[in-house]
Amino acid sequence: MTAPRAPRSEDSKTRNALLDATLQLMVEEGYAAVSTRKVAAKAGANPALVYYYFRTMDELFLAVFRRGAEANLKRMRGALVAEHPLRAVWEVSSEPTHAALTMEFIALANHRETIRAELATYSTRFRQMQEEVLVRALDTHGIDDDRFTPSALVVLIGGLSRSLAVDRMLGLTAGHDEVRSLIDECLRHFEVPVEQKNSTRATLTGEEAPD
Amino acid sequence: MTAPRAPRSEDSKTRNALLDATLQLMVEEGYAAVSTRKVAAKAGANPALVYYYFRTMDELFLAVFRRGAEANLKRMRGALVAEHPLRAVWEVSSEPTHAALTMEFIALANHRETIRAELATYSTRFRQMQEEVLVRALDTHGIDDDRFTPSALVVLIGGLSRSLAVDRMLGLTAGHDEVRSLIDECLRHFEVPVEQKNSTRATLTGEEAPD
DNA sequence: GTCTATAGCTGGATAGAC
DNA sequence: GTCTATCCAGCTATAGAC
Repeated sequence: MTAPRAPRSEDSKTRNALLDATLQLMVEEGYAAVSTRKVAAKAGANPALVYYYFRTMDELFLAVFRRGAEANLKRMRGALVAEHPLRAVWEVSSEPTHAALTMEFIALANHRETIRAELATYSTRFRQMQEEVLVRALDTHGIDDDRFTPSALVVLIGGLSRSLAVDRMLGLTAGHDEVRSLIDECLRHFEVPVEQKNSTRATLTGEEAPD
Repeated sequence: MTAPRAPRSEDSKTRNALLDATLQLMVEEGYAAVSTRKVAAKAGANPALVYYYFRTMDELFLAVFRRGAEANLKRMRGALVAEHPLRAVWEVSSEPTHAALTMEFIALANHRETIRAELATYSTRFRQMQEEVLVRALDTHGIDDDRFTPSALVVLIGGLSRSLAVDRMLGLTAGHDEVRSLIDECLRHFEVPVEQKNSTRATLTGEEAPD
């Protein structure tokens, strides 16, 4: 019930500059620092143009989010065919700007319903792709652990990459080396060619599953 | 370089009402919804009183944070002597309002240096206490896994509890049951009396460590 | 498409009476 | 300690000239 207006060209130079400026402001100073004037100033454009291209600030945020989301989904599609898919998934999730931006949008989502909804549908798609990668990777390597199911791993990967990013931002690094090498060890399991593995019932942690 | 002023009584009824109102606003609508007038209205107080008790909005946020932080540290101290310390640690970290509030302060910290610093020092203390609990728990149960060190576990626990809370807020639940039972399984290891365990070199996942 | 100008509001913060 | 009154900055959004 909101949009009786002619859509603006999506590949306008100004429009993109405004999106870039918004993105940069969000990462550097947080979403609360985003305002018509600041965005326009950073983009070298006139403040009124924000409302020409995006009807409201909410739509500006949504446009920034969608652009980033599409880029991430594209990267995730790349992970599907990468040499080491699981490592690729981890790296996409761990990208610093991705993590920082996700945090900002999560905070925004807490009190803007439109953004909450968009974030939820995007996350679902993002995770579905990850799950695809995982199902294939686990299958290829003959790993079948009732506890570390694909959907559980998706939650673990996303949660861990995000919290490592938050810690870094706060300047907390205790335990990070251990966690990183833990993850690295885990990922390395999937870089071993299948022929070299002998088990029919291996587990993610590299030990025989208990009965 | 900021505080030449007489401190206000810490157990004033009005002061506490203002803190409660701020807390509630943050949880319900996000930190951006916190303003002098809204806080005062919710607390049933005069807007000017906000500046009487707290010189700036930043100090108001800090006071809310410190009050919550102290409460959490106290709960964590309780975990130190609980029957099942590890489970207690997990439960303190998973408390819904704790997680929601932490998210808000993380977002705030992104662009307010005073809050970033406070959050960092609090987190350090909080994690140190968790690590104490873990060192003792792992020792008592004779668990010695090079990969799952206490400080790594602290990072894992905090990260996971936070991301589960975020997911819930977004309405994402896929994989949560699996993750929760994974954690539950892990915690149950620490509820087994030590005598019933046979290994001298057990691991967190319940299997023999690889060589 | 881009600009100026401005309406209309809400915000943080202070001065000073009571 | 509590209140009124107020200053001024910043914000979203729109109208309308170019």
